[in-house]
Amino acid sequence: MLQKKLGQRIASLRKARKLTQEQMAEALCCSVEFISLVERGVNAPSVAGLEKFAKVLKVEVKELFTFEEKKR
Amino acid sequence: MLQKKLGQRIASLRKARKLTQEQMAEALCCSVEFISLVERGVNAPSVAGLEKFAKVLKVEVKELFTFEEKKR
DNA sequence: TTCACCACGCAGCTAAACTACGGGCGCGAT
DNA sequence: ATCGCGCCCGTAGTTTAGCTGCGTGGTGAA
Repeated sequence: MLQKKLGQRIASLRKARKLTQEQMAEALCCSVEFISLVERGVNAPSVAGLEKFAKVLKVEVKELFTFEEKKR
Repeated sequence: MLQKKLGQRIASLRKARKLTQEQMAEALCCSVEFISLVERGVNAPSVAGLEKFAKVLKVEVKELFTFEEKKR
């Protein structure tokens, strides 16, 4: 399921930028709980939400869907 | 606005594959009207929807967000 | 002209996008 | 051991946009 992988990718990028979920939420003007839901793949953001996530994480939206294929 | 660019990208890919909106709708099990809305940037698909669009268009999801930067 | 394709306005439903709360757990520092 | 921080989770709720369907009209090709 894509939203799970997306969530993992977002969490990974967030940590790489040394941000807490709270800081993310603040930057995105959304709730901490939602960040958690997204990262766990419970919910997915809207496309407009994706754009905001990408901006805060300083990547292009397509990077959010660029997953590492370690072991195929 | 992202969903507008996304819509244009989707339309472009669809035409490249010689599909009508109706055929897309059929393949996606959704309404023709929704395809039109998406391509015009009026609506954006959900993330789950993105996955389906990508599959029918035979691209990865990230390709839906890969836009040609002609003139910067 | 007809026909195929598509845009658009209008109206509507409902699921999910998003919020908030309380509580619990893991981890690291002290 | 405690404490603070970060995060997960269950529960409950609101709002909105994702998606549907209809009718109508425009455009381009044959």
